[in-house]
Amino acid sequence: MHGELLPGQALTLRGVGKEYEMSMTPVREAMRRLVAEGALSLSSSGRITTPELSNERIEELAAIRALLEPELASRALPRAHMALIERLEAINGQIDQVIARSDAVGYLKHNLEFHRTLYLRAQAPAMLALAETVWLQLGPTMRKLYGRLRRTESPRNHRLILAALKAGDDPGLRIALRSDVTSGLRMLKQ
Amino acid sequence: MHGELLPGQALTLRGVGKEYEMSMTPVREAMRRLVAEGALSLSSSGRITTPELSNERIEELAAIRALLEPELASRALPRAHMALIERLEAINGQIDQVIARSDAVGYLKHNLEFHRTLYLRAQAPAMLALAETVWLQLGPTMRKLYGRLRRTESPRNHRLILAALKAGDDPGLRIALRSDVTSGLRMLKQ
DNA sequence: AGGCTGACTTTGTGATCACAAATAACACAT
DNA sequence: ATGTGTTATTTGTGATCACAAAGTCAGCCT
Repeated sequence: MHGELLPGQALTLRGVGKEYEMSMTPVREAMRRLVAEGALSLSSSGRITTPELSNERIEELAAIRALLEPELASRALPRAHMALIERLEAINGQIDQVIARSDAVGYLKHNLEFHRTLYLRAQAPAMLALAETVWLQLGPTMRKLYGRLRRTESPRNHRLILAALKAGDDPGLRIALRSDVTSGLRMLKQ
Repeated sequence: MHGELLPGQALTLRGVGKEYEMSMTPVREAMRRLVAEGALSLSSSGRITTPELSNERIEELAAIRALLEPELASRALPRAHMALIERLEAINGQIDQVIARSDAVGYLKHNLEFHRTLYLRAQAPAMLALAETVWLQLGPTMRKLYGRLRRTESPRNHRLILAALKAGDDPGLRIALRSDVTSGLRMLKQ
C-alpha cells in the first residue's frame, strides 16, 4: 500500500518467512489473503508477485476511488469538527516535508493517512475497507509513478478538501475529492 | 453468496475439510481468504462463523451496492446488445419459477446471475469484484430475510432495468438499479 | 432447581515434511 | 557467441503433528 514494493516484484513463502522469522504456514495465509484482495497476483504456476497493472486497470481503480471516496468524505462531513481538521492540517504539513525530500514511500504513507483519517469519521467501515483494498492494489504502481507526478499539485487538492470541510460545503468537498483522487492517476496517460 | 448458510453458522476447518475430502491446510487458506473479504467472520478466539450483520452494516452494504451497481450497469449499457437482453429475460423467467416455489437459495442465485450477466459487459473486473465481495457479505443475511421480502417486487425492478437497456436510457437504468438494489434491503427496518 | 467446578473434547495455530512442477544454472555443440 | 539439452535448485502444495486455548458437558454442591 505504501509503495515499499515495486510492480512485478517476486515474493516467496520461504523468503518472507525468514524475513519475519516465522514458518511458511502463516506467510501462506497472509499471501492468500492479499491475493484475494488483489494486492498480490498469483501466476498460473503459483508464483506470487506484486501486480503490474495495465493502463485500463489503473483507470478502473481510479474510477472506483472517484466513486467511493467522495461518498466517504461526504459522510464524514457532518462529524468533522475542528480537532479533526487540525489533525488533517498537521498531516498535510508532514506531506510537505516528505515532498521536499522526495520520499516516495513517505508521501504515499502520509497521503493515505490523510484520507483514512477523514474517512474514519464517516462511520462506514465496509466502505472504508473497500477503499483500502483499492489502495492496496495501487501501491506498487503509485510508487513507480511517483517520479512522474508533479509534487505541487497534491497539497493544493488537500487544501481544497480542508476548505470545503471548514465551510460545510458538501458538493465542493465531493468535487475536491474526485479531483484529488483522479489527478494523480491521470499522469500516466502521457 | 447464495444463502446456503444462515447468519451465525459455525464452520470448522476439520469439518469443512472432511466435507470436501481434503486436509485442513487448503481449507484454512480458503477460509482466511473469505474472512479477508468479509464473507466469514473470525471471533476473537479464532472461531469462524458466517457474519451476523447489524442493521447499520446492512444499510451500509446496501449503500455500497447502490453506488457500484448503477455505475456497472451504466458502463454495460453501450455494449448491451439484443443477445444479452434476451439472456437477461431468460434469467428473469427462471426467477419467476423459483419465486413460485419459494426457493430462497434459487432466488438469490438467479438474481445474482442476472446482475452479474449484465455487469460482465461493463468490462470492469475490479469493480465487479468489489460488488461480488459485497454480495458475499450479504448472502446469509439475505437468506434469512428472504421470507420477509415481498416476492412480486423484484421482477418488476428487473423489468424496469430491461426496459431502460432496450431504450438506451442511462439515467433510467441507474435509477432502476438503485431501486432494485435498495428495495430488497429496506424491508428489514420494519 | 440452579449455579459452579472440574474434566474432557473440540478447535485453530504454527511447524515440518515429502513431493511435483517450474525455474534457473550450466555445460556442450554448432 | 548463441541456442539447446540436461541437471540442480527453488518453489508452492497438501498432509500431518504437537500444543495451547477455548468451548462443552457432566456431576456436584448449595
